Amino acid sequence: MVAITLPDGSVRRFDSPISGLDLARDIGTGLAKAALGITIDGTPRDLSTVIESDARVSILTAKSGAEALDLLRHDAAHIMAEAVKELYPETQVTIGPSIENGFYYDFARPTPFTPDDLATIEARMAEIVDRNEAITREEWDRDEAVAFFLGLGEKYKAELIAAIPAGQTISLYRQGNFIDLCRGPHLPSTGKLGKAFKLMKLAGAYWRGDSRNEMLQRIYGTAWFDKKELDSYLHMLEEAEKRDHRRLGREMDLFHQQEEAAGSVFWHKKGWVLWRAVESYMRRQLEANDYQEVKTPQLVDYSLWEASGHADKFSENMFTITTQDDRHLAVKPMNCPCHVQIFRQGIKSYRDLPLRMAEFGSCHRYEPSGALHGIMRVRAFTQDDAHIFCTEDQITSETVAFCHLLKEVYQDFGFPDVRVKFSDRPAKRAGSDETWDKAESALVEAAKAAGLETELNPGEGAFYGPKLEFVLRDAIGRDWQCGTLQVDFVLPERLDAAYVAEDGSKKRPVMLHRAILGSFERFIGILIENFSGRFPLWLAPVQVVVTTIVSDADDYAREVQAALRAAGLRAELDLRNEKINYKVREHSVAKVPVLLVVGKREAENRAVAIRRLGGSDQEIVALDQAVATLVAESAPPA
RNA sequence: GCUGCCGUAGCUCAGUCGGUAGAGCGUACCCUUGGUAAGGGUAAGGUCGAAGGUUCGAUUCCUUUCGGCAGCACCA
Repeated sequence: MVAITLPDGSVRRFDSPISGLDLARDIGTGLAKAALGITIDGTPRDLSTVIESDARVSILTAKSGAEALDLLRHDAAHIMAEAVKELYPETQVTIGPSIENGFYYDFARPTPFTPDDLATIEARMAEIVDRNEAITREEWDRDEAVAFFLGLGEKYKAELIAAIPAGQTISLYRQGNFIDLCRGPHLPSTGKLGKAFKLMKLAGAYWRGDSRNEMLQRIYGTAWFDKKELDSYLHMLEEAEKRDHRRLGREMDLFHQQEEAAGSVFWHKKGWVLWRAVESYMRRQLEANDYQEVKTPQLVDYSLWEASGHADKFSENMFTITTQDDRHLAVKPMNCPCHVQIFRQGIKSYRDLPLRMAEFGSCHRYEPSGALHGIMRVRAFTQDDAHIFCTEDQITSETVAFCHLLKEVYQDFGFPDVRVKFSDRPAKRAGSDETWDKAESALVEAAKAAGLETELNPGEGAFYGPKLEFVLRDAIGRDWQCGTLQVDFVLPERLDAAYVAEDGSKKRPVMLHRAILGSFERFIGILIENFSGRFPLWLAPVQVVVTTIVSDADDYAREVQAALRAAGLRAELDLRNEKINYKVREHSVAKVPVLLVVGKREAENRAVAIRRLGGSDQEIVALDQAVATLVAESAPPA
């Protein structure tokens, strides 16, 4: 007797074990036809799996969401591998999982695949779908499987299987002439994949993800249950491309990059206005939260980096310089050692703590060329960095205060959704277990106190202390890690930072390294993509454009612009001899939030026609009132 | 850094199976003064990423190099 509980809570009883397919048939023929797989107590399995004992079972169909898509994409990977083996028999297969939005498969083949090959493979995949080959599971003895794959010349597969403990039976899946090691589950046949898939791109990938290993050829694809979903996914990719900060940076004349300064940014006027808007907002926040802003040197003798430990741990990322008089300097990659130097000036008392030292610190790091990406990953960047020198007892309150500040800042920039990752003690670490206990619990509790959920990142802390990493989610659902808070017991020791305690003894402060935006470059890149360049008024590089319908209104338009500028607004004037349609279109495309159009009527009445980005109508308002409204709307968050 | 692809006018791209290049948009000038997402005309713009090689001749073929893109690795 097997009792099967279905998702709706109903229970079906069978005299003997029953396969997923038979269960589906028992429920209804329509369901049996649509069935792709099952989950038994939440675990996805093949449709053919025989349910031996009482369980909660649900039948997966194309409508089952993520789990069903996962099945489909995993199959797509297998079918791609089958197609590749048919077309290029010399290829060795390795692994091919489903991933977000698609799948990939890593192949080992002496000749590289070309983009043209993708079309060929895609066509062959469609044939395999049409063949509707049954996909069957087989259980093998491990050693036999190793020998089998070695016999086929599939050394990677053999290696994977050999890594599975001896004696364990392993599962292979067979479809047509293709057989692959796989945990499963899979669809019942290749026909179920359908045709809503597309091979997307070719890339290299290291065998087992290790850069010391040989590089395999990875083919990425996407797969969906129907053409509509595929199309909307492809459309979404196009839209994402349109908001690419590199493209918008050029189109909106915010910045540019060029090869003579790879990994650095040339900020144009408009981009720099945006930067300054962000910077002055941050500066106000720092002032309101009792930070003291400092500025420290770019070039620092290498001995300081030896003392701090950077020479040891970070030298590969540091730009170094030998001067004409043979001194060895480094361009600073971080601000912390310099901040300790300021802390060390004069004698600090416990009364000075917590001492919050902030810097918009310009840092340079040698990043591998392949890591560079627009302004998101650069070699020269400015951090909104700060170090809080405090006592161990102050870690909690400082962390709470920081979490609150960070949340407020993200909110103000339009990111209400913040996740926190907590990285606890790594195997290799400095400091006693008691200290770690204290630091870890302080961080977690503080994040909670600030209303933030933490997610554990086990063993990922820095060697000198645990850390919190703050991840924001943007308008199209992408996650960006920006903020960080790290507890550091080590650097104060290494660089001999000390304060005089209440009892007159000399003590080490704890340092909290913290950043909210991370780097200005990256954060501004995120802002650009998040808003698609349609910035809120307080950030918009050009807030208002005043433009004319006829040249008779030119003088009045100048007056309007002057009034806006006098009120502190970033207003431009467009008196070109072009039709209003043309000018409206151009400024709309340029994503100017507010357009003030003036013609004869407005000039006579001292009014303006306000047209807002995205809107299709306009509002006629008296000039004074328009200025007052815009001033109020453009105020940065308090 | 690794693998693959790419580098032609300010931008987007076409082209040359080896005989020094073309479009649209943009820019300049002229005409047009037009009420809310592209008015018309004319013109200027490129030693085809750089260096070397093959060749009578290279933007086109080869090598090297720099940069970009995608992914991996790195970083966080």
